[in-house]
Amino acid sequence: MTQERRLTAEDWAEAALEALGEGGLSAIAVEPLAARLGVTKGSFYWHFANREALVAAALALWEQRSTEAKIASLNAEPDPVARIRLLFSQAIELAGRDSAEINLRAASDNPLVQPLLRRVIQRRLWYTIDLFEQIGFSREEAIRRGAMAFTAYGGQSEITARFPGIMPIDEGGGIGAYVDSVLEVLLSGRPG
Amino acid sequence: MTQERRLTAEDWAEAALEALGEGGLSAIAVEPLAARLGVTKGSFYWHFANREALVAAALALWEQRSTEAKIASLNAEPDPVARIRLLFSQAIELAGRDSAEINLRAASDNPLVQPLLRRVIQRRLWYTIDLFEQIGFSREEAIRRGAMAFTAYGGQSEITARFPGIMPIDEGGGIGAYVDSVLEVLLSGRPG
DNA sequence: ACCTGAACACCGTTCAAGT
DNA sequence: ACCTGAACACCGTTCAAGT
Repeated sequence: MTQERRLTAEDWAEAALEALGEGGLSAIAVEPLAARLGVTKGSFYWHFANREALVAAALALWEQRSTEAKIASLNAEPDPVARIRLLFSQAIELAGRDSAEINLRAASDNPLVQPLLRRVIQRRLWYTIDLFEQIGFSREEAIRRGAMAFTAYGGQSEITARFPGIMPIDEGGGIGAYVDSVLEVLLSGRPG
Repeated sequence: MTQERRLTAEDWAEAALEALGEGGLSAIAVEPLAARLGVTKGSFYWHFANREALVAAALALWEQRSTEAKIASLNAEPDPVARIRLLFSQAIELAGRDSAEINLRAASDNPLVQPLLRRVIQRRLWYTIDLFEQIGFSREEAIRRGAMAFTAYGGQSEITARFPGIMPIDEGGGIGAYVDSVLEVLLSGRPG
């Protein structure tokens, strides 16, 4: 009834990614996952060399999907200023939804998670810097403002996601108003 | 020779705090610590109910000492603007030295670490906001700028500490110049 | 008052044997 | 080609017994 078919490596990776979102990195555990998949833990080692390889597979799934999702949602907006605003808003809101990312950040000391986050951060940081350059700031100034914007909204979204209720920005007009006020500061002295 | 005397709960807590700084939260492990202290792991349970209680003791030690250290180093500076600058610089530099804090942030999904970090973040955030109010901004604006400053330097220090080499701010004048440029943006439109 | 030593549970890993 | 089942290592936890 439950399932007759044999499992594949992808089945395990998908289950691991789910577990990551639900219970964090430590929830990617061979024995519990085997129970959930209805097999014995011994069978896991047919598909993967060890737990580390399973974690790596789950991380690869997440990286691919989260990157695609973020690019797709931003490509629709051509105006750089509006894009920055969208980036801010989405980073803050999405951070609360993508529990896999929340859990990944919380487990950033893991030797597999570390390089993954490094790649993701690097990509996002330079994307932000590029936007500030497109707006008209010099490369030097774009690096400063972009770095500031990136750290500010990254920190904002991380704190909001991991420590809900700690940021006082909801008192006024909510996230939208906060994003606008931050942007106002970040764009002060804009050339052109 | 090595040691004749019996151990106390504080000995275990100190050893745990050390292990936290060296190997992260998971390095607070009963068996390895027992070996390091020259006793069997069974003896640990005379002093603590379980591993969780040991972790809690180590965290309490860290919270007390790190809070004291930060207050002491800032109390010397009376000028609010200079204090903000000092806060920035120290946050970025100290983050690279206090490996216990780095490891705590990396393990922020732990149910004991979470409330600790919440307290610490809350304290630091409102301290920053207060400084912006002292400078002359309205409470509302101080909350926005303070939140922005806090997330910006918090994110900066976290990324610098955990992903060295990723932030491009070293190309120009180094951290000092970056802090100054961020402050310039954050203080734009300052009243009075 | 503090420690030993043996026992058990849980999870990662191996591997011979099954279908 | 994929899975079982038993074994072992490692670490957390318990507890009776030692000093």
